[in-house]
Amino acid sequence: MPEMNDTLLSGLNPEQLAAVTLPRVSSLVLAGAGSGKTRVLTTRIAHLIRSGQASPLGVLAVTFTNKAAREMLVRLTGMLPINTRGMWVGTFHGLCNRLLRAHHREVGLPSLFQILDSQDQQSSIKRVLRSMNADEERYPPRQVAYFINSQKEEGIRAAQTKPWDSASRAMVEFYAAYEQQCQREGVVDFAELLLRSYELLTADQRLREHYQERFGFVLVDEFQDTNRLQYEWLKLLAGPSASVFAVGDDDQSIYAFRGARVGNMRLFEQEFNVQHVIRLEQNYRSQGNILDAANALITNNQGRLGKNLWTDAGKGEPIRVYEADTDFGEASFIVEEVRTLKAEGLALTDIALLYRSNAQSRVLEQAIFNAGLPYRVYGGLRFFERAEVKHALAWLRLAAHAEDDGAFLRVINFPPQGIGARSIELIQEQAIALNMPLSRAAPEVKLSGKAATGVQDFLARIERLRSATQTLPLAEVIEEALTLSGLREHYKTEREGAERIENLEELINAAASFNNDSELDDLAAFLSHASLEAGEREAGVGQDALQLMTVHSAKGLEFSAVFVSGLEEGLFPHENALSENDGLEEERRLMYVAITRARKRLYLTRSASRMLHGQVRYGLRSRFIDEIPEGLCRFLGPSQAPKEFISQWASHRESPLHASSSKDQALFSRAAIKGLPFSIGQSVAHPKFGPGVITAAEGSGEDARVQVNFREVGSKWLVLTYAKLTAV
DNA sequence: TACATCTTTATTTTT
DNA sequence: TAAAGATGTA
Repeated sequence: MPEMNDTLLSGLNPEQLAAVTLPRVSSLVLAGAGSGKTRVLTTRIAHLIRSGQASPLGVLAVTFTNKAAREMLVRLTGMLPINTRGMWVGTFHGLCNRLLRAHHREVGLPSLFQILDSQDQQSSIKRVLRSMNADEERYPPRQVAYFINSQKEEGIRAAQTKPWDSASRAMVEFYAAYEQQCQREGVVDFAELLLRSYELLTADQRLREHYQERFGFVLVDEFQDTNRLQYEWLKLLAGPSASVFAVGDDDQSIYAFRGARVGNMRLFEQEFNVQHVIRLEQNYRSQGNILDAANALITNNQGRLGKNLWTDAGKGEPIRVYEADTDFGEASFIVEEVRTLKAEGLALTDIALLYRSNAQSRVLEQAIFNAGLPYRVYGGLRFFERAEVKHALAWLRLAAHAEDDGAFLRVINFPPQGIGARSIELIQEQAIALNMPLSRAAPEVKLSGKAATGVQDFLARIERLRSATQTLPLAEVIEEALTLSGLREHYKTEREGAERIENLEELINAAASFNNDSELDDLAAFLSHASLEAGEREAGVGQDALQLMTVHSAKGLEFSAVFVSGLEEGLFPHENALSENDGLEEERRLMYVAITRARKRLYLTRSASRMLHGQVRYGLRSRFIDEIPEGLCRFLGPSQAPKEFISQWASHRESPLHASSSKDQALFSRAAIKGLPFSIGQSVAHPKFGPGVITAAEGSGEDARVQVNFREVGSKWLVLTYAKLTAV
């Protein structure tokens, strides 16, 4: 036994070992990027179980992503000869779903309640707004959804929300109506899973104590990303005597815009009486220069919990900084470097191309495509979010749960059956009159010819699918759904239908290989799975492809070589972030995440000009580049060419397909303004506003005005006669 | 119902 | 620029 324990614990550094073997107290582990966080988390669970301090069922481990939860389970089974089935290891939402399924009566939900993903929620809210004749201009569904989710994540119900003006009063009304609609239809959105579980545990003392007694050890991953409700939920479930092991990194908190509160880490320290904060600062991923850059950058943030990554891997290569004149020049540079790296033997999958926002991927893709390099863009629609898959799932949902009006409306006339908007309206009116779900109200509605038979036929097909669910295995039920719904037939005739049919077949495969480890029946479990796990955003396996993704989606990943592109003021840091509270600091953390993805080689690139929203924009070099000590960097790029070189740059946009030729690298970004001493794209300084770049001009003579994008104060129009602009 | 035309808008998104 | 959503027409 001791020697087995040795294998478990061997190879851990002193801090990791201390964290893993901590007694039954609550503790905060500040785990820097690449410091072996997942290893610590799983090894601790294994250690607790092996040493007899905890039983597998007495452990609660919470993550944010399904991937992280799976990873933990896989590693755990590798360390211990135990069956992880029945263990509470999962995402916040997954565990809440489990809790609510087990106690659906207590919380007033039907046993087969359905889960709305963000899309479903939005269309549900749209229905609420329509039924209330709300002004959708003034109250866009997106904003209403944001309001409702924010309230729920603060643990506040509609009835408890205090409006502060007329707009918020309307919002609260929508919230209340939406709550009612969801309840009537037996559906819950993501935030509701959390809130309902929280309320259950608050209200039911016996249940609460039951779980508190059971879970002596609670472990939480990515603690910096918890929102208020998740924090309170943990507090409730953990109870006063449990050991809560919170692992996180305040420097990697990049989801504040979604309600995450870094402050939860400090709060945790106080409220859970944390005696010693353990810092995992040894980094096993990146070489020295890269870590030094990350450390230097992040010290510009205030109020950090404090941490300095180090490595014994040596300094490694300098950070390469490339400043292009145009976005295409930037892309061409990247392509050339990737080619070189590939020729040197690096796998393309080991090279990442990161950007702040998805729109930036286009230019990059174009250049990569032209170069004939295989690449993969992360971040598109995921499997269970595709329209055809959602249609098929809507059929299954209706078969399982007739109250699901959202599902009903999605497929009542898709594929088209001649049931028009008017018929649907009549059914909705009838449903309100009879206080029934649409699928039950529909047969009561008198419709004319085509629509009447269409509706009857539709209901009959749903009914056939329902009886199929009673007898057939899951995969065959889905097969039946594809046929009965006419979806397969429909897509056969559609232009781009082949891929959709493939996805539908894939859905059958997914069902066939779905292993149901819950108490639910297969269909219900599969539907939960489909809502809670939208599917992989993994790149195609097998293919050696360059990896393109936003910095956000790169969190948690690592690559030998990383390009961080578009490092311009306004883009990264994003201009919208500058006006938000702590927005700049979150952008900086994002940059910190980007830098720490790299193992050996890091490129930082930017362009003086860039096509954005159909216009050319001129951005200053990102302050984040300046925050990295020059001594760590090697500067490359055409900006070192003489700056006086001025010309039109019109022609190059028109033939981007040839732009990877070397002469395009010499293109420049400035265009002279007729009759004025300044040019667009020129760097200037203002006595009050500081440095900036001229982005546009209009008028002439005394009326001449120029638009200047200032680093400190943003974009301004200035009359040249008055403004004391100087060329820099 | 399907298709065309216009208007609007444009961070990031674990569940 | 270009994609999505709203509105108009056959």
